[in-house]
Amino acid sequence: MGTKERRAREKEALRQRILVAARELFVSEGYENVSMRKIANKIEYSPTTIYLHFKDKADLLDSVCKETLLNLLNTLEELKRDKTDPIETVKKSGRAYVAFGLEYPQDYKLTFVVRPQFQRGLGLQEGSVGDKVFNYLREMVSECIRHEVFREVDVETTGQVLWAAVHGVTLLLIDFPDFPWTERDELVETVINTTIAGLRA
Amino acid sequence: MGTKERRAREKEALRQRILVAARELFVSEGYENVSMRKIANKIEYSPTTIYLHFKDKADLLDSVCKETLLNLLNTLEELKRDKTDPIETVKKSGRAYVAFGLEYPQDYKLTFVVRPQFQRGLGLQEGSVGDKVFNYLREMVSECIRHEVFREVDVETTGQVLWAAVHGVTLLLIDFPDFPWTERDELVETVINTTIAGLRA
DNA sequence: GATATAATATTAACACTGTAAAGTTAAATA
DNA sequence: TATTTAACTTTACAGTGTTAATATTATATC
Repeated sequence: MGTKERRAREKEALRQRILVAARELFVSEGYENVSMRKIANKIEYSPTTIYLHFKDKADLLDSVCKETLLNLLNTLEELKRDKTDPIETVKKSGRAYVAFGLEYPQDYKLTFVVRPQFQRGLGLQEGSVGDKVFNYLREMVSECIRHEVFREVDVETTGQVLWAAVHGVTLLLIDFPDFPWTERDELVETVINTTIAGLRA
Repeated sequence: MGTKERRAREKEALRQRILVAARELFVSEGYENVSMRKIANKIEYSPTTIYLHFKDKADLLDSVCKETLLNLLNTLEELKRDKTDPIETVKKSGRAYVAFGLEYPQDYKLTFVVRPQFQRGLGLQEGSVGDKVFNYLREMVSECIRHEVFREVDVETTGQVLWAAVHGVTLLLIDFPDFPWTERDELVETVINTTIAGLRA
């Protein structure tokens, strides 16, 4: 009587294939330039089949972005193991965040710029993956205050300041590749260090 | 024999009307949701007339953005009059930059996020308006070093760090309006002050 | 094994999109 | 007045997201 389970598995498998195809196309050609027909072609199904798995194109985008956020979260969680040096954790996390954005620039833009435009504000409600990423930030900041390497700043605001810094530099590097930037690693390092310096006890 | 001039004036006038209509629609409904037909309807011309004044939809976007940048530049230049307190100038400029982005959020995204995606890298070449905006930043930083309120930092990198900070917070506030941000002015103030603190002599 | 039922996929259609090409009209020049 | 030129419109095309109706397939029941 395992047929039901098998069916569910197959359904999930197709869902994944759609997701993979959609991500590849979104990333390589941009969300706007990808049609449902293109995605369908890629997986050799009719366009409307996609609608059996996703409400509409925006929902597809949403699901792709949720995956991206989960990947980012996993990358970050890895770094938090070492609890001895909280400042070093902040630095490593900052680097990892920017590196993630630069490694998958289109995914990053899709998640943090394109998606909010297409479905207002979603993705950061309580309990969501986005919320978990920001929670990670909060904990990091709290650690720094507890160890008295940051002065007694507001945890919320400080988290937001850090996020703004890494988000800003990530997007600038992605969007203006021809600008005469300082060498990448050095720029990122300076952004992180300057912000940390401004928060130091 | 002023007919030629009159014609040129009329042509320019129509160009402006198209530009105004396009900006209004882009801003209120978002670039993707505005069709050439909608713009044409608004000015009571046929859709294809627009193509006599602009190469295509992207070119229209480009022209709208160039105007936006000029507005920003003018706003900033106003602030540089007072040369007595360079740190205060940095703070005021930072506030003005973010305020500009938040006052015209769609224009801002159009200029600094959407446009670069549609025509790679343009808008920051030497001599362009974008380049002038960044030059403004350079001069501000130099002033701060000369007055010894910043330590001996690299002018280029520091300008980029400042830009990243204000760009980041501006975009976050625009894109995630439902996130439980610290009160706007306070957050912006903290972003600016933290960055400045990190650069202080 | 035949039949009913449910799940899955497809076809056809609608109202829209950006834009190229050709056609029309009005004004300026000769 | 005839001709050229500029401004603008009509028509058309290939493509879009999405819905409703239909067809196909695989499973469960008898």
